[in-house]
Amino acid sequence: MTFAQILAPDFDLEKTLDSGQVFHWQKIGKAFWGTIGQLPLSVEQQANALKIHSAAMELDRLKRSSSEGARNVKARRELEEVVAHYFSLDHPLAEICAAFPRDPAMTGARNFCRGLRIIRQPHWECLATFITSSMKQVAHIRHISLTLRKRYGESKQTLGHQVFTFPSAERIAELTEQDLRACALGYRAKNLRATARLVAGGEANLEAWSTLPNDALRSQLCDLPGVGPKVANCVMLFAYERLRAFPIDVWIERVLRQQYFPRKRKVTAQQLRDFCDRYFGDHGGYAQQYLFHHARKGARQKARKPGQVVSPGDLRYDSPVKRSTPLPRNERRKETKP
DNA sequence: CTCCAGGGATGAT
DNA sequence: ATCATCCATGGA
Repeated sequence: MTFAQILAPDFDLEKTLDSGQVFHWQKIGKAFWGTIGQLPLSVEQQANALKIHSAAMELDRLKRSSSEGARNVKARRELEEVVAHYFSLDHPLAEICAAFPRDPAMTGARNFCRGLRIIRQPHWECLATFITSSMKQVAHIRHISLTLRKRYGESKQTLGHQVFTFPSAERIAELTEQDLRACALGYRAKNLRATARLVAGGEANLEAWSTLPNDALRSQLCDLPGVGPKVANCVMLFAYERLRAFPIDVWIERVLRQQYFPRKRKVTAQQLRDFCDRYFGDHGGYAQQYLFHHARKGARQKARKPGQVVSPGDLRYDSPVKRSTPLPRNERRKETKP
């Protein structure tokens, strides 16, 4: 067992893990249990520090250290590096937030999401998870992710807790569509299997794509079965560190129309994309994540019974451009393709 | 461009 | 207990 503690100023672990960018972390008590790649661990935030527990690091170079003391030091340092990198503690968050556009929606989101960071997820794990996410709500995506891990990932024991790694593309490629349907994937089973086979067979080299420019990367991702512009942008943002990528789902689309195009009836999806690219610029991905999380968790909502789920139609804002009445259902516009 | 299948959790009745 | 709602992609 290895214990480490790192300083994490300007970071909110719970907001980061509960903002719809990653789906497998389980909160037990005050700590979050999960994996970073193959590494099982727990992370707990105490003020400006992260307390980290992990099983022995399975790193070859640790074995070269002569003494047990030296091995422990190396293991701890490695663990700290892995965690700091995963949670993007090096992102200049204050600068990023300071560069957000000055408008009521952004200001509200920025205040609400203090400490929320875009994390760096493994390419395949992120891609596969977002393929399963299409047409699903966050609770469903979590369920699918955990089922895939339990059935086909590797079990790892840490301090009496059991966590599971995400199954490799090779592992998923050898499953049948029925196997995957049994994990509640529905029609996404065919897409996940097909993409897993492309990745496992080397036709889609996710690691090599890291060096591609944004447009080329998006185009490669969109060629994969089950990946459209929204999923591609999620993978670019959450796995490829493309902080301009701006995924537009129904929540964000509603925020954009209400906040930036109030009472304007005909705004096409293409116009929305062009607006986001120009208006939010280099840190569009962060802006999107903040608007999304604020809309889902923080915006003033209709009175509702405890436990009732918030839906995009329930959004209201305390901003000068808020609507006095909800948009009627038949006024909603579906996002259309380019 | 428009229309619609698709699956399963969850809320409404 | 049923019935409606939420949703991204892909194909007609």
